[in-house]
Amino acid sequence: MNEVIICEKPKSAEKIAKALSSKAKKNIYNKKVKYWTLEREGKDITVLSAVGHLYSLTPDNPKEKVYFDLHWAPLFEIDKKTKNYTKDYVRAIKKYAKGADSYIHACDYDIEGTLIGYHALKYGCGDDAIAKSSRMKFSTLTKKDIVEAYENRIPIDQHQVDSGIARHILDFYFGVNISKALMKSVSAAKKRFLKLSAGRVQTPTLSILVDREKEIKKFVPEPYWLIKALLDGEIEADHVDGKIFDKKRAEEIFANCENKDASVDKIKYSNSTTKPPVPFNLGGLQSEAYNVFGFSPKKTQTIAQSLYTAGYTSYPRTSSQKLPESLDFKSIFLQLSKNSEFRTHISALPAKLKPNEGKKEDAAHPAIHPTGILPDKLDKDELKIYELIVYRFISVFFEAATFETMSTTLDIGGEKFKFRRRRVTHKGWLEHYPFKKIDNEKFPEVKEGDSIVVNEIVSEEKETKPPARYNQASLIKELEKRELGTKATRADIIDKLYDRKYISGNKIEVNQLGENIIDTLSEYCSNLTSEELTRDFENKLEGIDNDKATRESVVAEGEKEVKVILGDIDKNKVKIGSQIYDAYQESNIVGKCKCGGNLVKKYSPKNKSNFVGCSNYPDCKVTYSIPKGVNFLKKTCKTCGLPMISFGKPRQHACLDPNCGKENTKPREMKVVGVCPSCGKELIKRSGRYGEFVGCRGFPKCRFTCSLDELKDKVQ
DNA sequence: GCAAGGTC
Repeated sequence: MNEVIICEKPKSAEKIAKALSSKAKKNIYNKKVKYWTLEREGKDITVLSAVGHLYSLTPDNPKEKVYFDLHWAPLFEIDKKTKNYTKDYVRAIKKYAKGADSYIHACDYDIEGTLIGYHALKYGCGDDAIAKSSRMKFSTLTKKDIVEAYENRIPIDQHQVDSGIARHILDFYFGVNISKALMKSVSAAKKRFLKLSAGRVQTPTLSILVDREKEIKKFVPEPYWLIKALLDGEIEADHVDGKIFDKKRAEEIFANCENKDASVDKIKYSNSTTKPPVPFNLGGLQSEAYNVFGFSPKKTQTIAQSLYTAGYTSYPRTSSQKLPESLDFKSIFLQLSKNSEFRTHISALPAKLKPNEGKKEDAAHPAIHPTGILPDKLDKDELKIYELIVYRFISVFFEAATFETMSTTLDIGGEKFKFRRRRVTHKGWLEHYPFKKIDNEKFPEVKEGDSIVVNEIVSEEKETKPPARYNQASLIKELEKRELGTKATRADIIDKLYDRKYISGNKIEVNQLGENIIDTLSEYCSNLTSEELTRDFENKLEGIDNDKATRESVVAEGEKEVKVILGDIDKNKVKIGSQIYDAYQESNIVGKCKCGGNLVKKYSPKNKSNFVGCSNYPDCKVTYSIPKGVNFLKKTCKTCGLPMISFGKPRQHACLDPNCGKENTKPREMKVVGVCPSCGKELIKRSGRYGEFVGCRGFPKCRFTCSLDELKDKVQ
């Protein structure tokens, strides 16, 4: 009997094969693709793996204006550029899975996993494969779970498959069609191409940023005062009222305290502890790497993936903040100890290894941790992420840090002031996690009843601040909180918003274009700008899962809804298109054109490059090509008023117009003033840093120079 | 050209 097991990814295939037989044999197809063969209970089993989705939706007719007729096709055919690696996996499945007596679907037990395995069986294993299939259901890839799942297989849940298919179709209907409609509006109104997009996740994400932008814009700062006392012994105490919004009261306090000394009212000592951090999940790692190294979430994710592929760290796309004991901490630490830096910390570990875990769980993977295999060559940034993961892993096993806090209340002229100092009484984990600063303050030597000299009373006028802008790390956290997107896609979604020029900056600002996209979409399909669509999808898919709705009915409903939206957009396409295009130009203004219009950064799809053109096109046809990696400076050119740019390595500054000033720098009519006594060539009047002088035309070979005054004497 | 979702 031949049996084929289909897994979601190579790593799970390995674990499943090894769990089912200790004698499982590793085989390689086409130098890259691993698959496993084993024998169990008299069956010859082949364990094959997908690499995530191998098939994707694509329109039946790509030339259609709207896409409602879709089919599944191999991912590598749809996206040859970036998905070509899936080709060999599809081929391996086709080659080794055909004609088996039975098939087992062993992908992750969630909607996407169910679909990944379903498609691999349906399109890869042959027409009868689904009929001969059963499903393994496991929540962790431990031997025990795997064997139990193998022995207690269940039928493939067709409802779950259908809800997965419906999710893909609905996302395509809304995302691709509405994106196309936006682009079409721009080309209808302005005959211009703008790469625009909208989607169930990216649009609400942009909307969150727009909302914050609006809060910041409408924020009215309020003045307040902070009153501080600067005392002997480098003590800075704050008035207990904190922010004082009443100016009179601030003045009153100031007057009360002036020229008075402080007496120590009360000193309170208290102890506190800070627990070690929790193990990293992907979001946690992305956030810490952003805060510690300034790495974008996308960059961190890419590096974590490569560390995982190389075998140095565990699977990165996990939500888990837990480290199960089955990981064999001891052996990981033993291996890590070969590195002397790590060893210093590992040798201090408590005998009983119990990690401080977080609340979040993940059915398929534990928190991110080192495997114990030490890397031999990593580049600078990979090493940073690797060490971050190792030290975080080590630190979670240590005891809490303890602090003692001294809270002191002072009386100055009847006004109460306070100051706090905190010192470490036991460093605990803090000593083993070098990425966290320890604030260890000295306690001043004062006791209750003491009098302290006040050197100065300071009244600081301040303003309340608007809410902070999101950065990439805080935005990822916000998306996690709202359950928008998934751990694996959030960084990509944010990247996409930058790429579309909807947003810019580290402290994320929404550009005119981004704001206008949200304005437009909230008018024509408000459930796309809010999180409603995601919630709506969830309900509908759940309906399919519970057999309360069919895939066909949900998809038909989606089609109807999108068609209404597309009709509305189409009716208003000129208005929508011009507004979006104007907003785009607004975000890309780099300066003033000589015709009075705005100079705008544009993209030429033909040349695949950026250039600068005038907003009065086609009346003004001025264009400037711009070098790669250009920055537009705030300065304008002194000669012609166009914006200045910087480019190249090392950076050089120049006018946007490459021909600007050429007439000035052109080799000027040279004034011959004599013959060089040194080489016989012409002598020329030149101007240098210190004024005019006489030099030889043969420079730099001949270095004869003299001043104008010396000319007569030297040359004769 | 366009989404979101898996993964190397």
